[in-house]
Amino acid sequence: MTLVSQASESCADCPIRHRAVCARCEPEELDELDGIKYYRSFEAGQTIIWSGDMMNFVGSVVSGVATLTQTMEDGRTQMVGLLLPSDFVGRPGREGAAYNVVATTDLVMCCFRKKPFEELMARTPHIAVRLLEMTLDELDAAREWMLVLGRKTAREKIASLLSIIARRDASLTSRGQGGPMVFDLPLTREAMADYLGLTLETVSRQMSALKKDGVIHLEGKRHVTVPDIGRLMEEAGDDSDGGFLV
Amino acid sequence: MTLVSQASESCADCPIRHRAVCARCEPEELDELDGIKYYRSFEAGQTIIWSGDMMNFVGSVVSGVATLTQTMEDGRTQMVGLLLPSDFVGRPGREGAAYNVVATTDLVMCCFRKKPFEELMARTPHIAVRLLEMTLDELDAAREWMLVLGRKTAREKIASLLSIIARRDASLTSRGQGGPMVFDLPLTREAMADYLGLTLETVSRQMSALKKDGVIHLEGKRHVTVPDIGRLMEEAGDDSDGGFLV
DNA sequence: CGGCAAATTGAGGGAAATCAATCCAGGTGG
DNA sequence: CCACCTGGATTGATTTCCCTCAATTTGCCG
Repeated sequence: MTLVSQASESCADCPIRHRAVCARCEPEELDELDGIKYYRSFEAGQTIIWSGDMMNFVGSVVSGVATLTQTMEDGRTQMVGLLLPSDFVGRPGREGAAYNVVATTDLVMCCFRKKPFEELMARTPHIAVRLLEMTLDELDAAREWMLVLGRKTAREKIASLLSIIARRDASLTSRGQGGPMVFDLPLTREAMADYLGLTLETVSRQMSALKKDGVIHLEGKRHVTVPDIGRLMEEAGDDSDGGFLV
Repeated sequence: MTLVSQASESCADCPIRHRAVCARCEPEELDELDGIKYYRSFEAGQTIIWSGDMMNFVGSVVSGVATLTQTMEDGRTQMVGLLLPSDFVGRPGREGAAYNVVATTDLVMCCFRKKPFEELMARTPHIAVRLLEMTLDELDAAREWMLVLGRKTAREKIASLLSIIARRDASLTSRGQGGPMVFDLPLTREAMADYLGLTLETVSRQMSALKKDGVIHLEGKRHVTVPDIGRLMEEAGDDSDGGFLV
């Protein structure tokens, strides 16, 4: 069920104002965006966009988590992106959607009809430049993930995913680093498997193994505590103090 | 050995004029680019950029082939991109290089010093828009490759790589489709393995298997004939007549 | 002809997939 | 309140595909 809500929230109060595609906008540019934007809510599990569908809007994730997936005819599925708050959805200058976009939690999107957005983008370089910047970041993330998919073991893959989620979560809640990191997995075991190019059984086994070895603690199936992020990053095969800040 | 050559070739005669980052430029914009560009030649096997190095230039591949690779401390390497004529190298707005760039054939690049290029980009929206377009295409390619790495079998991986090279080669030489496709592999077996997340032995075995099954013909180690591209794409697990034009 | 790097082919082992049987938490209804 | 159901998750047994180690083979250049 798609709901239209929060019809007239101001951009100024927006939680993703400084990270989304509108981050670089001047006040008057923001007013323009404000005029053409609308909010849509999706429930957990709901498909936002079907691959191949006509795309008549683009937008930003305001809250919640969504996944980008590709599927072969025989059903094999690969997740190709994880969309978190402030991430951009849709591709200006292209008609059809290339991937399925599915909400994995309840989710709110800030949408723009594609045509007006493209026209606005042609007039306001701040949006195009910001979008280029975000696209380059996504490209880096995709390439990082190619290394994970192509060359890492199952255990390293799980550790890589956990460390990415842990660090991204920390950058949102911005708690002081050093102490244990605590977060909830936004994905089922099956979704994790689709992200990592594994089966859900292997995901489950490696989660249990990391737990047994004290690399992580689990409460229930989703609640994760990482006592030592450096240890987790070693397990991921990353240089633990390879200090480039994302 | 780095050679500076072709010092004053005109952009108007450039073989990649209509496909590279300058594709959208007006004549006067092109004049500006013409003023700050210079050519560099590299020999097969030569490293163009080391990961982590300071990048003081960006540019386009004019002729030849280069690879983008990522390496783990223990030596495992994953190719994350294949650079063909007209592809862009470097990331505006970032200091250090994220990947190794290696010429796999003799190669010529059209370079711009980074600072002047960035300034020019800020002034001329045609360059920024074109670069966004190219980056989005690369992102699509990277995500397509994630499916290959995460979910395809060794045989499907090889078939996928061959079909991509075959089609891209055909789009350059633009011969009529339907007949057999003939091309030279620009990669060693080891480079293919690094691209596909396999070992070079597995690459060799699967090449032999595809040859035995008549999907491809081989003359020497590099010269490939594809009698039926549809058959090859079936082997790749792609919808053989899934007709979206690249 | 010998020397060398790239490639092929073979034998054996191992990591992850597959097939299958529980387990568990949460929700429903008797 | 407890039995029952359901979907996600865990654990176990077996298989398979690909990796590893190792021996040739091929093509090329001096």
